[in-house]
Amino acid sequence: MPRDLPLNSLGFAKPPSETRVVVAMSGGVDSSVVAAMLAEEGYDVVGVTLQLYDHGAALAKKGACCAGRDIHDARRVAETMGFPHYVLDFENAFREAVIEEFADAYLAGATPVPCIRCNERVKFKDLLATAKDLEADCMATGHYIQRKVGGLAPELHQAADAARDQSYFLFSTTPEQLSYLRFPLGHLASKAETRALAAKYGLPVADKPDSQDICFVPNGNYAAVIEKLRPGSADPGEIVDLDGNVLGEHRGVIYYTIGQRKGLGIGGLEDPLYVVRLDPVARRVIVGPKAALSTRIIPVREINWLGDAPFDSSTEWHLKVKVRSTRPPREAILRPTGPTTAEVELLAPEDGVSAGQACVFYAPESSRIFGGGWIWKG
RNA sequence: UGGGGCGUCGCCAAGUGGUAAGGCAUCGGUUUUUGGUACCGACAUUCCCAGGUUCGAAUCCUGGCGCCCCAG
Repeated sequence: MPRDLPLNSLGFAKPPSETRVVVAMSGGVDSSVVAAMLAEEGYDVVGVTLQLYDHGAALAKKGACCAGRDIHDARRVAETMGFPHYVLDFENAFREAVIEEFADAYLAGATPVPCIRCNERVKFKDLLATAKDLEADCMATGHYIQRKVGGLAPELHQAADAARDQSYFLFSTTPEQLSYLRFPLGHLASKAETRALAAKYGLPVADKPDSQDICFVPNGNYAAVIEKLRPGSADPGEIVDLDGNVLGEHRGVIYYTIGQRKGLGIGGLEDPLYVVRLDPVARRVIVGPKAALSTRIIPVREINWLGDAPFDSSTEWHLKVKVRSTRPPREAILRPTGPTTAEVELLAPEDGVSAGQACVFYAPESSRIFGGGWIWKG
């Protein structure tokens, strides 16, 4: 092990020119800047963009990714910076790994987070495997999250810019994946820096709007996507209160999620009503006052544990958790109930906790992420 | 057709002579690589209808229409 060569910016003891890095390019500013930065540093950059879906409507959509014009944008960035770029058709994989489950989750009365599944099952799995096939030393993405090389294995940390942090969407990253991944934007102080870099490199995407909403859902109409995949899934039913009194009718359980206020159409009350529970079998939407949403105990499964000690080596882990991407982590106690299951007790209750959403674990006093799991009933 | 009550935005509801509160619902926007939440904004020139009194009425008077309750 010759230690005389200093590590390069990606952590390899060789010159950038001999380090091949695959950059996962969505066509947005972030991943474009990553590719440009690394190319500028002299790395052997290979840009790869996945075609994940091909809705006609998505072509013109602002803030989309991985389809239509975004693919062209990524290609233009590669041309501008002069590195090879490949487009891979992952439509089938994406549909099977992400979209199908998305639809089934809604049918079951849960509220999925497809962005996490996409990272977990497509970008960090199939695409990562492709990068290895291309004999890359590592794969870089434009995610705002940090990989810190500490003791034994690389650690996952929140982005330097808390407002931009994407750890909620990356909790399921395994240690194996993490050892191969790089997140060159995680340490930036703000998105403005990214855009400034994009402008500096003369990238055509410098002023492109941020992506938001579910990429494969046009116009925010996710129910239409579900109906297309599972015809007849939007069956009308009753809206009932906590005592079972029928208050009205709804268009279909798939239109609702726990904590939702809008779309119930029930007026004449002093205080607003919120969706408290969904019963897809009886096709019922159960509503109640905001106070009825307060949740303290959350069952979590499919846990990806990123702590140093084994997950079940303690009966209690005192840490912080996030139950949604916004809002800061809150104090909680994690009690393992099996190899990959646990019960999370929030010290202060949260509203709108829904099955299908992620519960992500954070160190109580640092930026480190201890993984997370999926909420499965709420 | 005896008695009593009521009719103000989609719903609930304040306002009883001085030029239409508020809540819920709805719509639009902001925030957000999930849903949701939250926040901001819009939302009755008009008060069941027709006359009348008044400088001025949703508020007073007359008539009509429509509801509800009690008594039949």
